Amino acid sequence: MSIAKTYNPKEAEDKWYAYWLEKKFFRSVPDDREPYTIVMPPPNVTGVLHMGHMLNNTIQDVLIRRARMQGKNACWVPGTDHASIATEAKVVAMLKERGISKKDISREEFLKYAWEWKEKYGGIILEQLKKLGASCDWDRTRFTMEPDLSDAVIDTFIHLYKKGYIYRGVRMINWDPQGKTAVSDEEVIRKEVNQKLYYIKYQVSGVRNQDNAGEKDSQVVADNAEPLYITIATTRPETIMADTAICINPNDERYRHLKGKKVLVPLINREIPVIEDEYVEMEFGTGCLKVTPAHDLNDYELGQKHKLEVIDILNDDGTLNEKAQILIGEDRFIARKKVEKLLEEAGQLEKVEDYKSQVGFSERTDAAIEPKLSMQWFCKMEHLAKPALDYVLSGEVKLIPDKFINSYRHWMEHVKDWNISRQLWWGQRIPAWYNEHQEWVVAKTEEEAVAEFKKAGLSTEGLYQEEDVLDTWFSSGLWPISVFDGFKQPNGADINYYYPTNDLVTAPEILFFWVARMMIAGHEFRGKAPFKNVYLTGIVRDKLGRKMSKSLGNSPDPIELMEQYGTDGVRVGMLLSSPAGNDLMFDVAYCEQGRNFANKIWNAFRLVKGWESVNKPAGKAELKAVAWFESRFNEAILEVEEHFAAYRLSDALMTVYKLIWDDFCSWYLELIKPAYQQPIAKDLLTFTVDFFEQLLALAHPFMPFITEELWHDELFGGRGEMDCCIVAAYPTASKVDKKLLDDFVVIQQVISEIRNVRNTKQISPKDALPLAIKVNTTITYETYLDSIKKLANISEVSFVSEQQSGAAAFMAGKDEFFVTVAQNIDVTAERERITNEIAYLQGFLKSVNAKLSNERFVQNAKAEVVQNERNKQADALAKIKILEESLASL
RNA sequence: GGAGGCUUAGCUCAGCUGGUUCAGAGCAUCUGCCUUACAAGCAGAGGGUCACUGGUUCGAAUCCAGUAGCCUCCA
Repeated sequence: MSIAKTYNPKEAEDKWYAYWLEKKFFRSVPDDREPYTIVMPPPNVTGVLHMGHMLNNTIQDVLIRRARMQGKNACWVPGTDHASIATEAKVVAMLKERGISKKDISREEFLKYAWEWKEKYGGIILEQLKKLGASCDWDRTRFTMEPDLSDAVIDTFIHLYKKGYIYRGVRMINWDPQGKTAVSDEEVIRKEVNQKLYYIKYQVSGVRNQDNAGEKDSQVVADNAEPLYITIATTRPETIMADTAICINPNDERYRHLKGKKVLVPLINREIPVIEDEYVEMEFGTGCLKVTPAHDLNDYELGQKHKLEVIDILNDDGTLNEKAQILIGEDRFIARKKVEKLLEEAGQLEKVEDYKSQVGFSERTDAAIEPKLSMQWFCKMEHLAKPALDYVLSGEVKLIPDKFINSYRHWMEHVKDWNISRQLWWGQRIPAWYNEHQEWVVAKTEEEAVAEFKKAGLSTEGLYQEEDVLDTWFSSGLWPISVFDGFKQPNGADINYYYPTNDLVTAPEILFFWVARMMIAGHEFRGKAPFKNVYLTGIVRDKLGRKMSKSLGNSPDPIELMEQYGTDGVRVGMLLSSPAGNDLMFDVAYCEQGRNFANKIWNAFRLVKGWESVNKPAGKAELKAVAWFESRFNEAILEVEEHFAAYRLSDALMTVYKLIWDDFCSWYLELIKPAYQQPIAKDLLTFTVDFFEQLLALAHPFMPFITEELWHDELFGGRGEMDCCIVAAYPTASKVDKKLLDDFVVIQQVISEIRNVRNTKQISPKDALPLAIKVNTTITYETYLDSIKKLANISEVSFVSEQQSGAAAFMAGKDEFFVTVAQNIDVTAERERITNEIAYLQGFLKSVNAKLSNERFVQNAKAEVVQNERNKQADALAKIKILEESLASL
């Protein structure tokens, strides 16, 4: 069978993914093996695959494939998240295109459209993950709004309500006037914005300028004097109509005369009090603060403290309402400009300054967030958060990397109550029921609600259910339990077997509002954290360090990338430079590197496959090469294991990369490669094929497709239909011959040095050269002579006891080597080279001697460290001696 | 304003509890090669005052403090 010169991924990918599915290798059901479980962070149903998903899911697939090969019962649960706000926005947009307005249709009709949308587009991202090779158990695919999971959400709500964790209250919330819903703090993106700071004059009522109480020497009072004004600074002049006080700092001497006075709100002349509170910063603006409890969180708290009236002048869509008295119906930003003009006309605008400040924007609609007082449902967090914090602090749940522990702790210790209601239709409707008097009960069904009302002796007239739905995170927080039906069947086989899961792979941005909430739910309902390790991936950025985003257009299309570089190539590219928790500066060059690596494996395979074997004994040097590679392979496996244990996936991959490319291809295969069109010894081929098979298994989690493709080649003999790389045993290390590895390093060095001599002297690799060796160590070069001859093109080797003059000389370890070359050796250059080397070694020796002659070092340092220094000293002395001899013999 | 983190080769990053002259990897670069597995390749080479300044120590990229720059989270 002939084999293409380059690896063609496309065919292999489709073929093997279908085969794996057909043979149900991804399927997991509980059995007596050790489980290894990952629940996929459910992507939004609105999502399409982006680079973040690529990274995240590649990591999960690597982990799950390795576990599967290690013989564990590997279960990776996929699914999607209903994403209330995002999906509702998509559906509203879709309806708009069809000429339908959400306002004109009923909730039921809207939901029908929403489900229609979900069925059509909601599965796209999961299909795309298949292209990535994701080995999820697709039979377990879940959706946060499917009936069972919704039930779990409702039951959880009722459970938490009964325990007293859920309450209703008027709170200052983040209002998205465009989405017309509350959003959580986490969904608000703060951005620095260039604004204006308006200085507005409020007239002090009943007081004239010359009054100036407190000024003892100013006793002149004139009835017709100018009115007295005080000036406040604000960025939001359109809210002055909602002012209910002016606040000054009680320690502020400048405003002592205003204590107890009243002022008039400009334009509407409503009288409001001057209050005092140390909250006011005297240095900021004028030191005078307008208090608008309905439209600013801090003002609200100030208002509560001073029992101020609350006047809400905004409608839900951000326009002014009748309480504003003026500019009714105008949008808040237009109103701002108009108020500015009106104030100016009234002579009450003192000045306007440029000002930078942080403004919140909705993550979903990008509308400026409006602080708004609203009746909302809340979940008390303080008590619930404690165990979730302890899981992490005690190390029961590990965060990888652990630098996130601090910020996790900070958040969990300062956690605020969670606003769980959303003014949307797409989601789980809050199971609360109201009667005609707006009295309410919490109940799962209408019948139960009626019973509750009756029990409480309340009217059941005009019964209706709460319009709001629950925050999406309320359902995704239950994910690791609900996907195993842990609510429906708390003692079910699945939940008992798979829970707690092993690893969670997600982004640090959602550490709090998702990961923490899963731990809270896990503790509340299972008494156990839902996972053991949380691997936090970085953000995928472009090579300029910018976050990849649609609007910047700097994100490559993952599907196209996979078409271009092959899935294995892209997976390798994603992983190569992505240590846990660090952002990945993505560059297609990484995918290119991945593709090249796949091609390298492919071609190494072509080489081995092309060999004819013959029944003859393998040479001594070749058998040595086999022994060496075996040791090197085992050593590499140990390194890979260490890297995996520490979740250093990119390092694990790099170890495999170098093992295959450098050790296997560049050294081993070159060492045992027969001469052109010559057969290879049968044993040697068997060893090599065996190595190859092991290497394929080792690389499989990273590069599933090419490894599976080659696995089934006839080179490995016939395979049963279930004998696949995906379920092959993951290689484990056996013994490592350290001495052999060390000796081989010297041999490699010798070969490199000879090649270097050839390179610098411009000698063709085709001209064989004679080599003389002066052995000063115990390395048995005889064993390696054939290897050296082969890889460095040496014609003959002689062992000498004296240094050879007129030859190119070098040292490897402590042994000396002399290559006779046709050209004369440039004595001056050679002298310089040796002199430099001696100088270097003497510097080295000096630093070693300094340590050894330092009594405090000898006394304080560990014995082995001291011994090590003595060895270094002896080494350096020996080398210097040799070099000095060389110098003399030049 | 509060909390945390980062700064090592042109780029992306390793460097664990101080101890080889400790400064490393991959990519990129340069030189020479179309050597019959692979030019998506082979062989070789050059690149860094470990941000800066002090301190602790026999010894600091590593520990401590300060400075500068960058980032993230929170207000």
